[in-house]
Amino acid sequence: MSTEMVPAAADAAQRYDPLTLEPPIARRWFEERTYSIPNHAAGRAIVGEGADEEAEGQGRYYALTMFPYPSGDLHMGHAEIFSIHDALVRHARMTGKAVLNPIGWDSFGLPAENAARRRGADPREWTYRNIEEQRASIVRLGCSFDWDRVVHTSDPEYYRWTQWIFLQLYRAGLAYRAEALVNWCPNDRTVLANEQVVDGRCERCDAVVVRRPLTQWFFRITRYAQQLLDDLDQLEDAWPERVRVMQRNWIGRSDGAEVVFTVAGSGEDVVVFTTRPDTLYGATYFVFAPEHPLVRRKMAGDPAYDGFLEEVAHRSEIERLSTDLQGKRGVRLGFDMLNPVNGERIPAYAADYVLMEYGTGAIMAVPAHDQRDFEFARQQGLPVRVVVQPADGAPLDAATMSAAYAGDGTTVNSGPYDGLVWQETKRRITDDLAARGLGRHRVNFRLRDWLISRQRYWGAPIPIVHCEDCGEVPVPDDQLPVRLPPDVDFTVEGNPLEHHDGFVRVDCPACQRPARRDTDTMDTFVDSSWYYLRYLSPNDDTRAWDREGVDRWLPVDQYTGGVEHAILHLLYSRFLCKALRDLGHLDVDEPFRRLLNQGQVIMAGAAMSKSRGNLVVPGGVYERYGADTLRATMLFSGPPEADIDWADVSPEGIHRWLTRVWRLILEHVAQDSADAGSDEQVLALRKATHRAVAGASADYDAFKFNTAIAKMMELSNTIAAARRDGLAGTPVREAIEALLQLMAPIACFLTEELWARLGHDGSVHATTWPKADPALLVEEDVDIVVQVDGKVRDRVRVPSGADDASVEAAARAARNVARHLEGREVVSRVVVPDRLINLVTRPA
RNA sequence: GCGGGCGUGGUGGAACUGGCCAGACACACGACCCUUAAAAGGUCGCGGGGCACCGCCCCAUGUGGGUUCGAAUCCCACCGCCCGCACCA
Repeated sequence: MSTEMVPAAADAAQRYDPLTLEPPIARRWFEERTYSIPNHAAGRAIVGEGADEEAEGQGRYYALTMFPYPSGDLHMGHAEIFSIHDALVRHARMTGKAVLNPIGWDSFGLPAENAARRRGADPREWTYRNIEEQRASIVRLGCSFDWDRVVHTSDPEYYRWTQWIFLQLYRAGLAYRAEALVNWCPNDRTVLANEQVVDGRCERCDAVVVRRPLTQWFFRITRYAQQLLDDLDQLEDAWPERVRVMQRNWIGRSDGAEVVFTVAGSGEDVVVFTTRPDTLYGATYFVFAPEHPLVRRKMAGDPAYDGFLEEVAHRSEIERLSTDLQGKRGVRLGFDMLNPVNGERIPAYAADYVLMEYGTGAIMAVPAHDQRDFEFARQQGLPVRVVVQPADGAPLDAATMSAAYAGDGTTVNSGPYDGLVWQETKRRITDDLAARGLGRHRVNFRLRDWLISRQRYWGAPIPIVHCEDCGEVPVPDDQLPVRLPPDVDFTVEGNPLEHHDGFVRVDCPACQRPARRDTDTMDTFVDSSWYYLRYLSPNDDTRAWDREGVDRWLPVDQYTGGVEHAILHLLYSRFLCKALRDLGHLDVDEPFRRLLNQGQVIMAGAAMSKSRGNLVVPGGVYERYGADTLRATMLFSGPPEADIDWADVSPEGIHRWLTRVWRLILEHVAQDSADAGSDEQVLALRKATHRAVAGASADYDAFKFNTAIAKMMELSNTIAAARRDGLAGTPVREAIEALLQLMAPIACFLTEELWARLGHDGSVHATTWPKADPALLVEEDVDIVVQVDGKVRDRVRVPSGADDASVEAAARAARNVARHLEGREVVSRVVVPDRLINLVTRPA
C-alpha cells in the first residue's frame, strides 16, 4: 500500500491517517509471526562477530511482561504496561539482541466461575472469548510478541504441568495437607482467599467473613525463608528498593530466643519466643493464645474459659480490626507459670492479643517494655516492673509511666545481670538458659506456608486420590492431566467438583480399589509462578519445559509489571524457582534478573474501575488518534514508574508531533531531490542528530522514554527548521532516518510506513540502532558559566579543553563579570573543566 | 505504631555522580499570521517582582536551619501527601 506510484505533490499532501495505516501492519505482524523466535536464536550483532560463548549469551534477551488476566477488554493500565514493555523490547531488538518476548493468559480464576454461575454458562466460554478480545487489542496496539508461544494456564496442556510440579513438590515433602484457620463466607459457604476478603467482608456477597479450621493443602515456602531473604541482595539495583523492602518485611525475620517456662505444680514445659530475653526479669505475667492446646486441655469444662473461647471463635475479622489496639480481651487461667531465670511464680492468662499462628502461641508478658503487655497490664491491674533504664533522660518509674519503653538502655532489677548493656544481657541470659537446657537462640519468621487449595471449579485440580487403605496417593505422571469435567452443575452451593460423581469416584492408583479424588483446585498463583518456564516449550507434551532452552534463556533479563504483585506473585515465583532448582529441574537461583514496576493509570486521582464509572478503555483513543499516539502518550507522560492520571494527559500534543513528522518526511521525499545548504548548516544538523542519538540512546537504556521523546521532538524541530533555512537532500535524509529509528520502538507503525516511503525495502524495526559518532559530540568551543562568589554572572565561549588560566582570563574579560569584580580581589577560583568557573572574592 | 517513598510554574514533567543564570520537552492559556469564517497549520509570549528595560538586578524547587566556592540534589528539624505492613511477642 505504501509503494503505490502517485505524483509527488499529491503524495506530500497526503494526510497522516493512522486509522487506515495501522491495522494492516498490525495484522501482518500477527499473521506472519514477525516477532517469533526459535529457542536457539542468537543475537544479530553477536553472530556477525563470531563471538565466544559468553558473548553469545549476552546476545539473548528474555523480556517478560506479567501476563494479563482475561477480565473483559484491555483497559488503560494494560495499554501503559504494553507500551512500556514493547518500547523496551523493540529497542533491545534493534541493538542486536535476540529477544524472546512471549505473551499468554493467566486464565484460571474466580471471575470466570462467577460469570458462569450468574449465567449458567461454561467458564471456558467466558474466558476464551475475553482472551480473544484482549488478543485483538494487543495486536492492534502493535505489540511485538512471539505469537507462537502463547500459553493459557487454563488449557489442559498447561495445567497438566502445573499438576506435575505439584507432585514434584509433594514427593519432596514441599506440599502437604494440614488443618488451618481459613476465611469462610457463611453465606456462600465457601473458603475465600485473603485477597477476596475486603474489610472483613466477602467481596462477592458482602457477608461478614469468619475464621474457620479446615484441612487444606500447603506449599512449604517457609523452608526457603532464609534463602528468599538472603537472595534479595542479589537483586540490589535490579529490583525496585520498595519491592525488596516489602518482601523483606513480609518474610519478617526476627532474632531472639526460645525460653522454657514451667506450669507451676504440674511441671509441664511451655516454650515462648521472645526477641527480648534481656527483659525476662520484667515478666510479671504469662499469656497464651486462646486456642492454645495446653490451655484447652487444662481448662476444659471451665465456664469462664469456654465462654471466652466461644467469644473469640465467633469474632469476625471486622470486629478484630475495629477493636484493634484498644480493648484487649483475656481471662485469668486457673494456674501459674514459673519463670526459669528466677523461679518466680507469675499468673497465666489467655488473651486474644496473642496469636496461635505466630511464634509458639504463648508469650512472657513484660509490661514495662512492650506496649501491648503494658495496655493489658494496666487494664487488668497487673504489676509493671522496669528492667531496662534508658541511658539518658529521666529514669523510668513503673508507677507513673504511661507507655512501655521499648528502647535500649542498661539492665536493672535483674539479679546478676544488673548494670549490663541490654544487648549483652540478651546474649548472656540466653547462653545461661541454654546451658541449663531451658532456652536457646532462635530465629523466627513471619512468613507462613502458602495455602494453595481452593474449593473452586475453575483451577487446576490437585492430582491426589484419597484411598481408605493407601491414604493420599499421587496420580501417576502418565495419567496427567487430571482434567476438569466439562459437565458440572454451577447451581449447587460450594465447589461443583464435589458434586460431580464422575470426577470424584476413581480407583486408587495404588491398590485399584474405589477411592475418592481430591476436589480442591490450586490457587491461581501456582499457575502464574512458573509460566515463564513454559514459554520455552509451550507445545511440548512430553515435559514441562525444555531444559536446554531454560539453561539458555534464564534468568529473565527484564520483567515488567505492576507493583501490586510485589509480594505474592514475585515471592511465590522466587520460591518455586529455588525449589525446582533443588529438585534438579533448572539451574538459576533467581528467576527475574531485573524488575520494572510501571505505575498505574488513574482517573482524577482515583483508581479506574467499572463501579466508579471512570473506566477508560483504549478503544476511544484508537478510533480518534490511533495506536502510535496512545503508545507515545503513555510514554511521554512521565517516567514509567510514575502513575499516570489520565485526567491530566492529553494525546493531542503527541498526535500533533506525529503529524508534523509525517508531513516533514513526506515533504522531504517529494521535494528534496538535490543536496542544498552550506557546510555549516550541514555540520550543525549532523551534530544535532548525533546529540539526539546519544541522548535518546542513554534514555532508552535507563527506560526514560519521556526524556527520550523530548529529545526526538527537539530533533524533528531542528530538522524542520533546517529545511526552512534551505537545507535539503542527503544531510536531511540522514537526520530523518536517524529520527525514524529512534522513534521506531515508540511509534512503531508510523515509522514503519515512513521508512518504506523513504524507499527502503526492509522494516525499520529490523535495522540496527544508530550509533552516535563521538567526533560529532565534541564541540570545538564550549560555553562556560562564569560565577562570581557562587552566583552566575555571565557565560564565555572558549575552546574546549582550555586550561584554567585562559578560562579565567576570558571570564575576567566578560562585561558583566568585570562589573562584579570591580573593587574586589579574587582570592580563589574553582574550575569545572568545560563547564564553569567560579571566582571567589573579597573586598580589595 | 513500624517501614519505604515523595513535595519543582496554571498542568504533566526536565535538571548525569552538588556545578551550563532551575523550569528541557509538551499541555493549557494569551497575542498575532493565514482564512469570508471556523477547523487545521504557523510565529511569538508564558515562575514572581524590579530597573537607568537591545541589557541587568533581586526573590523563587513545601518550611526553617546547616555543610559547601557553589544545594532542587547532601545533613538536621518541622509541615504536608502517597504506599506497604500492622496486637508478629
